[in-house]
Amino acid sequence: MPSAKLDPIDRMILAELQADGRMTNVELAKRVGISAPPCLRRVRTLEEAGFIRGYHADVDARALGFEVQVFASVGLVSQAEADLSAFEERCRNWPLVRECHMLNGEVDFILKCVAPDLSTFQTFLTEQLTAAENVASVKTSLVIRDAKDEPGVPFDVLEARMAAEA
Amino acid sequence: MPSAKLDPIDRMILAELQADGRMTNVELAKRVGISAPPCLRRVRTLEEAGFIRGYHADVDARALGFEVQVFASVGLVSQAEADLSAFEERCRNWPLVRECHMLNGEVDFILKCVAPDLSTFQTFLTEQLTAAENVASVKTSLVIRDAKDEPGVPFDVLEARMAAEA
DNA sequence: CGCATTTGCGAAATATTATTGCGCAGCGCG
DNA sequence: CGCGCTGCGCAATAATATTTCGCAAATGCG
Repeated sequence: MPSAKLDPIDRMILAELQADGRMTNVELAKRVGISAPPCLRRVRTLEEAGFIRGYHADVDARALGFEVQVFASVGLVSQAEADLSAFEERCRNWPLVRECHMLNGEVDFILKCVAPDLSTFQTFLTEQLTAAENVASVKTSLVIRDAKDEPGVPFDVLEARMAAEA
Repeated sequence: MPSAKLDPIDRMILAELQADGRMTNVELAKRVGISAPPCLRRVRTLEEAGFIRGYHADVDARALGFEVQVFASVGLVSQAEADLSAFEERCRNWPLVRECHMLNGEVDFILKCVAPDLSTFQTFLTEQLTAAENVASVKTSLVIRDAKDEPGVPFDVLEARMAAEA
């Protein structure tokens, strides 16, 4: 169930919904070239199979007063699984931390953080993050500007790959 | 227009749509405590004012065969604005690069990349990224796992802040 | 204060969309 | 060559979105 295979229409559906998650099913069906009912069935199937995790409005954080975006590289004292998990759990509970990725190499984690202003972030940094148990080192970098910010799947690459296999 | 002020209902709308971008307007109206027509008007206004940039399905990249996620720290030879812009433009044209953030500090950019497999990424790294004009250094880190991946606005922080101001 | 103006709400009507039920066609297999 | 499976599309029904309109509270000013 989790992974039936996807045909070109399924991939088109995913690409369209990634680009515009609020597209009506009628419009979507038109674009992928089938009628509305089977289109909706496919979407439901993709959702249930986990290909689509959810839908989200892309809200402008800056417009809402979150002026500061920071990447933090974190090294831990202990990399035992229990300690890694403990740190991850802490990250999940820090609202200012929006992403927490475990890495290979010298740094153990990279965090993407947001804050209303620098001083709020500094407070978080010194009182929470750096002060957290098992944290050995934290190096932060302020984001000056975003040249590209499009999380998601590059469907053009995917299609090229599928075409190549055929 | 770009920035009328937001009342608590607007912020609730943003929070709800960030959490579920496909919520029906009827359901949304119910949750924020107003009737459907004014609710829809507010949503449209928020969209036009730029608080909502768009809506996107959250597609599972791994399920689609993008097994590899990598952060790349890039240093340039020249940080003249023209050169920075040129690099950013190149990033926008690389499908495997999903995010490109300019940073302060020693590293000039951090890139979030995806790829179907390691060798695809290696090829991109050596033939495209490292080889690109003006690129001085590239350091990559493979993502082992994601503990948290919720880009977006921490509305709980926002509401606390608004409450404090009152 | 008190009246004009503005702003935003909600009921009702209408247009679109989502969703369900069902029959038909293509495909693999015995 | 016929049975069963899969997936499509048509048609009907249920929900939603969207527009229209009138009302009431907040605001500004004489």
